[in-house]
Amino acid sequence: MIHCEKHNHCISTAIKHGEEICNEKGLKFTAIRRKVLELVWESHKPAKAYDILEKLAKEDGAPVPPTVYRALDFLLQNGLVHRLNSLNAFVGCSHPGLHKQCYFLICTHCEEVTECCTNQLGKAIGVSAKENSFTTESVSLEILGSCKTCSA
Amino acid sequence: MIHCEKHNHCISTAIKHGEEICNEKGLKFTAIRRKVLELVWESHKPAKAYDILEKLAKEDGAPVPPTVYRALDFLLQNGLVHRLNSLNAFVGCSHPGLHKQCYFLICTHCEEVTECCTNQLGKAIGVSAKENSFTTESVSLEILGSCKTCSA
DNA sequence: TAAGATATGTTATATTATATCATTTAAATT
DNA sequence: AATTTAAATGATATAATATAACATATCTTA
Repeated sequence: MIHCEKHNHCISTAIKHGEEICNEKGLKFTAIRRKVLELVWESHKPAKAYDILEKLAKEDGAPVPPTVYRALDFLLQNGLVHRLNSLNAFVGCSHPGLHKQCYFLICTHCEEVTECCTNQLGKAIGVSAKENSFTTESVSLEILGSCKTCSA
Repeated sequence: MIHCEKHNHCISTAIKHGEEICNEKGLKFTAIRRKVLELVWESHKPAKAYDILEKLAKEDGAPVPPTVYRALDFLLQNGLVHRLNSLNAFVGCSHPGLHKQCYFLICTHCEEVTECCTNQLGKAIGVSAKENSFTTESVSLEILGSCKTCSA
């Protein structure tokens, strides 16, 4: 399990990051975008687009898929959330703006996701790509298994 | 682009691998499974399930999604194909049975996919997981970018 | 041959995601 | 402030991907 004393703090930090990044880039951190970011950050587990849609529906009127996907796309574009391809789901970015590449430890038992970024791994990937004369544009690395708590 | 002199050779090798692996494991390499494997191997580009379905339809009667997905699941289970999570697509495995972990260089221009496996990278991932007390069950690593030909 | 297991057929539906066009809101310009 | 423009959202429809559930057939082996 992710060790966060007060999860409210995770959420408020994420929102603050959202505000900062949008300010820096002159983008609008609209109500919908903010709300979707909050919902993604409800937990450290991957959030599915249609689950977000349902939660949104309980507060706002009758949102439709494009509403959620647009907000998620915006958040993805600006590094505030990540998409987990192996799960078709989204997690909040733990430290937006700070890294180029990161990867994910996804616990298949408690479902919690840990975001990691090591230079080592990034380098190893770079070397390997180079050996194949391949120019890397983006990397998707997802590790499924058991987290510390769940494998203990 | 993948350098294969005669692509027929890739296909026939893949089918031979299918036969061998099924023999070893006492599994049935049925007509559908064989056909789907051939279709996945039509090229070195990722094959989409519904494209396979269409091609299948031109030969057989009126196949339906479960037919294709069952065959793909079987081939996945037995290491004959891989799923590319970032594309919702499938590629043939270049050397079934020979590796535990592999990763993919996916060219976003010509769409061709190169399957790689380096111990180095596998080790780096292992180390990183260990640092997080994480027990790895499976790894999905997909690198999007430009292959040699396309970036030249 | 009968029983059990595996594979396939069939229908329906669940899940994930996007295209398109209309409308509204915000920002920039005059 | 009014006008223009761009960005965001609303709304409807549909595309793309995948699985559930149950019936039937085929293959194994007791």
